[in-house]
Amino acid sequence: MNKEYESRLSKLNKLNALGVTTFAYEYREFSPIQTILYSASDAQQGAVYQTAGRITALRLHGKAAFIDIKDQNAKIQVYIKKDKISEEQYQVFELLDIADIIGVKGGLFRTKTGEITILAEKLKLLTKSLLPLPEKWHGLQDVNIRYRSRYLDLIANPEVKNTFIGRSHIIKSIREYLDKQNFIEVETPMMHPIPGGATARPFITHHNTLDMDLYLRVAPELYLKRLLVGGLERVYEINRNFRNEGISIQHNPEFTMLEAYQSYADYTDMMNLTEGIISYVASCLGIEKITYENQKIDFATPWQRKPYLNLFEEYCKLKWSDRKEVIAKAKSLELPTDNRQYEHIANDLFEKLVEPNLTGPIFITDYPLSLCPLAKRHRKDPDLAERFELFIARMEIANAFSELNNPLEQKARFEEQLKNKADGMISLDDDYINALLHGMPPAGGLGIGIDRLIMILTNQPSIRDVILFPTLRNQ
RNA sequence: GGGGGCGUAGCUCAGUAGGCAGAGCAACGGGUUUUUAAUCCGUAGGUCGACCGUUCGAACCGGUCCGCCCUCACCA
Repeated sequence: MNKEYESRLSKLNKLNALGVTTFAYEYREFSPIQTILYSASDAQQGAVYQTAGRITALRLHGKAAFIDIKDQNAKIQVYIKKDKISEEQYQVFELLDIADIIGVKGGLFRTKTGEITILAEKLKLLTKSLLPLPEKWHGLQDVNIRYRSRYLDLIANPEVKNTFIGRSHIIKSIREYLDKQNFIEVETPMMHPIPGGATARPFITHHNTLDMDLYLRVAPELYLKRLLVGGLERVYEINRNFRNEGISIQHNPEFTMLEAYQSYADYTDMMNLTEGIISYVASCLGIEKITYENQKIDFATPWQRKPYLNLFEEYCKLKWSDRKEVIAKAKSLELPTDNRQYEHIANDLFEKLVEPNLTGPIFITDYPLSLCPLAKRHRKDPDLAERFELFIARMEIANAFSELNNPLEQKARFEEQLKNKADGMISLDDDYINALLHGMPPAGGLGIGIDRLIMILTNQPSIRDVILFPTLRNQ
């Protein structure tokens, strides 16, 4: 590396000595490469274009050379011919390296192999690069470098760039869909005095001037529902949540979540909304059926809807209400049963035996009430909650419920949670209860794990491949 | 945190019954005025992740540590 760096540095110095600007201020009035390639078919031979990009290959032939330059979306060949450009320009060309960023102006022609090529009349060095790029043919494989130096990954691996362009399109079309349904996008605090809205271990930080501890949010839920109280009837937020827990192929400490709340709606409406959002996004991408990690997934609606208890029975081969047998089965699978609420023991069994079968898309509906501290009691069965989760490719993609808006019941549920230390609740959010005391309209609420949805839609097996800068240990 | 795998040149990878550390691309010098990952001739490039140990001798064997990947646990 030192040698390479020294060599490039000495070229930089030579260019500076020639009076060449090595880090230009701007470059304007040029066309994207793709535009040039598109228009080239009907362009006259010799039509003059100007473009800019990074040099990705140099093929030298004595007093001539072919270079490839690449911008965000395309690559074009440039032909440098010594007798077609000025001597000064040729001198500059001789000091260029792969990875330098240049602007080029010249007439188009086709080589004898038919490739559209710019015959350079003018070259302008825009940025001198002092370090080499990963090798062109094999690209960059080392995941350690790929994640830590994502810029190199983006340059070397075009499919990586496409994944993140896809990510941007997906999020844009989610916003489009919700905006059309008259939702407004809001931003609520990332730093919470009391963490809430999910049972997850939070990150703690400290504000010096206020001299108070703050928690990075584990969910925006309680703030968004305060907005429903305030009369904003349909709100959503797409932003980061932070959970101080394990890292895996499906978990990053900071991850992107959509939460949407709709007044006067219940969880059935939210199921329809979920189906609507995701099938709209899929259609925007031109996706109907995919194979993801060897699972065939068909996005055609309507999606399956099955009650939690039915699925439990179907895959555990036990009735949920047969407590002794359920506990015995949990024990036989070495799941923890001591000092654990029955609903949680059974749910462990559910996660172990049911969820791995859920290729989906499938809505699991009507969860046992005690698993859902923020959901409304089921109108037909007091032991259940009006809640669903959406599973696709064995992953939990969405979670939603008819929102509990009875402040007295909510307070009692919070107090119950506080008693169960295992839930990890730190303290009771009285301000939220106070908001509910003023009256929150009946509402459906929905959370969608955006990173996981993107994993499926862009066919990436690891959450790290859909997050530009995943959390890694300090090196 | 437990278990498994991996770490060799800028990049992609070889290399060990323990005996002078290799290739391709990239780089450097020279030749080549229509090439397409890889033109020809030549040159240079390494703390083999780090440290400790075993050994006459360690990239290779043992230990500790660091980092990454997978997996289990916690969780979401």
